[in-house]
Amino acid sequence: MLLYRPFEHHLNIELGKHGLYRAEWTILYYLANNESATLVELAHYQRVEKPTMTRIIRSLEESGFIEHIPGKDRREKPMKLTELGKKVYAEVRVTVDRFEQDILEGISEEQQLEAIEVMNAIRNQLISKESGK
Amino acid sequence: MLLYRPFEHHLNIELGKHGLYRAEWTILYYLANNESATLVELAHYQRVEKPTMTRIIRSLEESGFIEHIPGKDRREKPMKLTELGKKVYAEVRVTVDRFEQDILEGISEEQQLEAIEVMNAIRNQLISKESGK
DNA sequence: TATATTAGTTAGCTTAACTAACCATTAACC
DNA sequence: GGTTAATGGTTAGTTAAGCTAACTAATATA
Repeated sequence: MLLYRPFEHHLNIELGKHGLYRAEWTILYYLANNESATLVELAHYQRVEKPTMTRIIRSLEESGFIEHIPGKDRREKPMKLTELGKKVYAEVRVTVDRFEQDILEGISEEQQLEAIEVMNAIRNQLISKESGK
Repeated sequence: MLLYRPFEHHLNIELGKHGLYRAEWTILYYLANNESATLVELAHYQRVEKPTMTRIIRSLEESGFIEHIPGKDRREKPMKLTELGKKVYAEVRVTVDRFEQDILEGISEEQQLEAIEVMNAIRNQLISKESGK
């Protein structure tokens, strides 16, 4: 908690240089690694409700970073990165990589991996708590 | 980031049972461990701006959980827990402790401590980045 | 075929942050 | 010692990012 506030603050500053919000960046990230995804899939990934994702997607669409491709199921709205989206992602990636490298300075890779493992374990615990209700 | 969302969500549910918000809980926590603190001190601790803290404090004051004690410097407004505040803190503490124990199940103490250490290191890096500008 | 489920949207609300501009009080400087 | 700086706090107004409730359109199921 004490970590998250300054972390988000700095990340937002980095992203702000590219005119992006944190919530948008996360979606670009997902689509850069998954080719295409529907709104529900993205909402589930981010653990937010559908209306929240509707808004994020609309904003990214208006910026021309993502577009929807037609699918079989006409209810669904699968989204993918546009060429512009891919370009911007790559650019921001550089900034974010440098930022991450910066804040992880002096922490051994081993320690990093272990910390990530712990966090994943907690996350899974939290999520299973949710569905187990 | 992927951890924080579900974590905050669940913590908010736990706190909601006591009619508290996360931001308020953090201040109760600080005052339970520090006797008294001014608005600026609390804002610095939480890494938020003064107006944000003004609002949180007002809400806690209206709930009767904290009160301000007069100090020498008449600009300052040192706050401390009321008897009610202490009581509520102790109660919520129990819920939050159980919650934490729950999500840390199956993670060795050693791993927990190391993860905390890593997070503190990152936090310090972030904060020093701030002041070093 | 009628009903239930799923995908997504709209409308309206809330929390928790921010900046800019301000007042009161104390500290610092010639 | 009086003017100017800095510090502590508040008010007003804005924003991002989430939520629920209620809805439409399309597909699945009984």
